[in-house]
Amino acid sequence: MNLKITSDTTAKTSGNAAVPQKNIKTILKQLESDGIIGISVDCVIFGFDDNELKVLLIKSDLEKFDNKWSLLGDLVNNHEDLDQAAYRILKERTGLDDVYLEQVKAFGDVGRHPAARVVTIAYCSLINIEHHKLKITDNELHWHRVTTLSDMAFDHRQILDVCYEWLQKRIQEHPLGFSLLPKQFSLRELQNLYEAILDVKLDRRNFRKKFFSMELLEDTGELETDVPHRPGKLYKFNYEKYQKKERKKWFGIDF
Amino acid sequence: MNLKITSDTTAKTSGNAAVPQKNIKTILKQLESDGIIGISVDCVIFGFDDNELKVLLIKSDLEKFDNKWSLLGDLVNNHEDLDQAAYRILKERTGLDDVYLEQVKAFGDVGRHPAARVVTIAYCSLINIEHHKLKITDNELHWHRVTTLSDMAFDHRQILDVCYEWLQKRIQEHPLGFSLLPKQFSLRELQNLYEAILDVKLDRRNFRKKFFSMELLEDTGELETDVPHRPGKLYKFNYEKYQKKERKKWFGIDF
DNA sequence: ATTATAATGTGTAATTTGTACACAATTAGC
DNA sequence: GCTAATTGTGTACAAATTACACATTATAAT
Repeated sequence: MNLKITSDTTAKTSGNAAVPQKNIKTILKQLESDGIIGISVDCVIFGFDDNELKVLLIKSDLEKFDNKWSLLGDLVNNHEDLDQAAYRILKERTGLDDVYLEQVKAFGDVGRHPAARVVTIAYCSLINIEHHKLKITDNELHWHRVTTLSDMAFDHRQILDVCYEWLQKRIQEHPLGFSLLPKQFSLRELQNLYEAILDVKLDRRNFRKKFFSMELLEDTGELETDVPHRPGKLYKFNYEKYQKKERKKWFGIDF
Repeated sequence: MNLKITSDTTAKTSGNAAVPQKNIKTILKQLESDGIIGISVDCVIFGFDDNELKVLLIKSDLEKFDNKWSLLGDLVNNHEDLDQAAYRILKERTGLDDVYLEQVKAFGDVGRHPAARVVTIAYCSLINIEHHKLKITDNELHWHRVTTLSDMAFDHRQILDVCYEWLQKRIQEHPLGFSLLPKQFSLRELQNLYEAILDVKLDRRNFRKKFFSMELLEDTGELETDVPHRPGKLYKFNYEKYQKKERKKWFGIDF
């Protein structure tokens, strides 16, 4: 599920190929007049900063959605897998190629794109904002709070909502959250992350007890720096150990 | 999530339109030569019979996959939503239009279809085999055991695996399972269903206790018939009550 | 009618898991 | 050295899960 690929984006331009942004309208117009369904990928890129969940958005380039915010997406190249297309977009926009990325859902309602029939595959990506802070000097690319955000282009608000709910559920069952933090993190940071994403208040001692009992956090021996109080220990998540754990198929019926 | 729509399939034939089966190869050939990505929907239709999970398959009509089994699918019509396309296929093949249906995942690897580049959206459907037993006299349409099954066309084995795992997880968190049973069912039937799908053995008393404590099963006052032993009570699932329940966002971290 | 068979229906004790809660120890900043 | 702020830790209670056995009821065979 958790994909880590360095995508090769040297495919040729043909069909629904990746092309410079300014030609995309021409392609869509062509698709529409030919009665062809286009395929795109949209990336919901989450980051965590200032104890809040953020999403990376760009200003829409369609007149209809003037001044509205849009997810990062592009048409899928004829010679690349869907996952590769998502990686390509992510790399183009953030410069990162070693990130958590997972497909969430396809959105394909007839009227979702004003220019043509386009089915889009939504991907969810989690990145550490600190790591690429300098690279997003692009055109109108900005982080936005997930909770207070409206005026999105297309059906991107709906896509974002679905991905956010997906994340809330997923983070409790899989170790995704660490992708939003530095490699080394304090338990306080981890708890803040869970509290922000789930919008709940958790007991500090029980939270620690839970994570320690999983035995997947490694004490790095280092301490926080630059905090105006007693520094906490820094831990890192042990992915190898997690991978080796056998998955149980019985969780218990609960609905 | 749980969609129940009666699909309208009167759309015209244009572009990736729904067409008689024999023309599909022509369309694919055209797509390939034009460098266009096709979009299809594939339905993984599960049924439960003889205490085993079954899946509804058809013989592939491609030479390359001669004698291999294939999911039920079709190209997406230019004027229908993805969900509608899935419903259309389901209705065409089973005659049923009041069924559980949910999107699971898009599959779009470059080489997954031999004739052209085709991205497919996989849907999972759960139906009661008894209810439509007579309608599947179609060409080579048959139920297959999920566990002992190989030789599938395209990447359909992979799609089936993903959908089966999806089902195993989903059935523990959402009341899907009832769609595989008659409207009225005994607790034994329900437990058999869970045991078969999850491949686990469950304690009968604890299983009952769990379901009764949820207070979503209604005693119909009726009893099983045609069993060669003491008949069990028949229950039905109360969907209205379930819908009214508030969803909790905190389940507890566990991975 | 009697009996054998095969399942239903039920309760309790033991274990595990989750929750609520308070105080001493450590570091930075003044 | 004193204050402020946060870390680090344990225990008692509640809730949920698990393990487990026997009387009851209908059918089927005799």
